[in-house]
Amino acid sequence: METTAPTRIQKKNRAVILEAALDVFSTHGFRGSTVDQIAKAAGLSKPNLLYYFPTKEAVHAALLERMLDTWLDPLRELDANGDPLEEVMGYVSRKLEISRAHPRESRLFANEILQGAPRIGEILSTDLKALVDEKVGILKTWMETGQIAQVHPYHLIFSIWSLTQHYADFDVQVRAVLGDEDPFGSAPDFLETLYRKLLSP
Amino acid sequence: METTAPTRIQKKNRAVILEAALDVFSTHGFRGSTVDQIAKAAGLSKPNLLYYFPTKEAVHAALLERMLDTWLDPLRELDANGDPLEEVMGYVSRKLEISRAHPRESRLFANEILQGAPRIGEILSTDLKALVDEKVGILKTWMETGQIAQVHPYHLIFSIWSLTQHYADFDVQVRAVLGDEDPFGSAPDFLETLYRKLLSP
DNA sequence: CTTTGATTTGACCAAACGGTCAAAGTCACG
DNA sequence: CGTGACTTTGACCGTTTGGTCAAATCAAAG
Repeated sequence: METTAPTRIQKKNRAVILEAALDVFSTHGFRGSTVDQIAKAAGLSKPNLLYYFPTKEAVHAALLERMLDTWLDPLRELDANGDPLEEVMGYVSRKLEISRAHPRESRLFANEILQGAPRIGEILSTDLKALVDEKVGILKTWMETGQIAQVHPYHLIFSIWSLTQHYADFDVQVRAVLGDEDPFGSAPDFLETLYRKLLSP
Repeated sequence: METTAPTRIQKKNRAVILEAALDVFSTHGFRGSTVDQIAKAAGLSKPNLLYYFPTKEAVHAALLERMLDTWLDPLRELDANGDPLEEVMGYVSRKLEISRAHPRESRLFANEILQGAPRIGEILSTDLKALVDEKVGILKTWMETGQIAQVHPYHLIFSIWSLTQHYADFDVQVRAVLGDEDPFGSAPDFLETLYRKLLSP
């Protein structure tokens, strides 16, 4: 049972499809998106798209999987041996930068969670929980030794997720209120101030 | 051209339909929800539901409209004549309480924003923007007179929206990570600490 | 009880949807 | 340049969906 290597065309078309699907899924949600829509966005016919992915589900699953790693990486980098305050600040700014650079991925994820995480719920309560538990352990040590202020460590992490992803997920609202000003111009400063004040011992 | 008063049955059925639709729309999004689904949840037949609302769109619109006021009220209450720090803290806890008590409304709203606010975009850039602009004026005065710390006032408001609604919108994720602990048990304390540290002059 | 308007529903329709298939077209390699 | 594998597509299918309609049922005022 040997799997043949993907051809040049396969590689290109799979990439084009995923790119188009990210656009469509992230703005219309899974049920709100049609295979025709994705195919047209990718410049392919519907049967041609289904030649590369067996079902609409499969395209969506491929996107989620590809995204999850990117999504968790910034937290993985939080280093127990680094300077506590700077480690947290670094996590905040990495997370914000990802929201700025990959808003569609953020909205794809938000859509999935909003609808009860039917496809990744399992991963959340195993992989994600394990990762967070580990990093919360580090935070607790830093708090006990007085290197950062004592706050509920889980809520600290939730707040970072929330504040950074907000700029991607609620982009329309933020821009409607801000008018011309670029949200990502002033956001880094604001978050820097917020977390320094919150965590300075 | 006289509009007749709604009958007892009309009042009851409209209410039942909106309640059921809130359940369905908030978990599946607009496109992900079917009229049949809502009708069944309301204990009615599909044609019967469409006797009370002309289209699926109309049900959704009625929900959004009913929700928007509730949603903005906590900010309206922010009083220029109150104690600055306590006024902001009051806004934070009112907003959090609403997320706790009305998570479905929060998710309905989040769904709409995520998809680019096609139905309420206009309201965001007129009514919402005007309200926020007004309250930001109050915040700026408080900051200039040194009654609260100087931070970007718009981002301050965004942060309050983000942190409070996160517990409703990302409920599944929060619970997956927290395990048994009730998110709303420890959240008020965390947010209280966060905003006191951020805003104390 | 009867009549009139309000309410409810089974049957139905056209469009949209996810997906299939056989046939046609294209590519790469000997 | 011929051949076999890879790629593309028009036509099609069964299902789901939002919505309609005429007929049946129900409520309430006289």
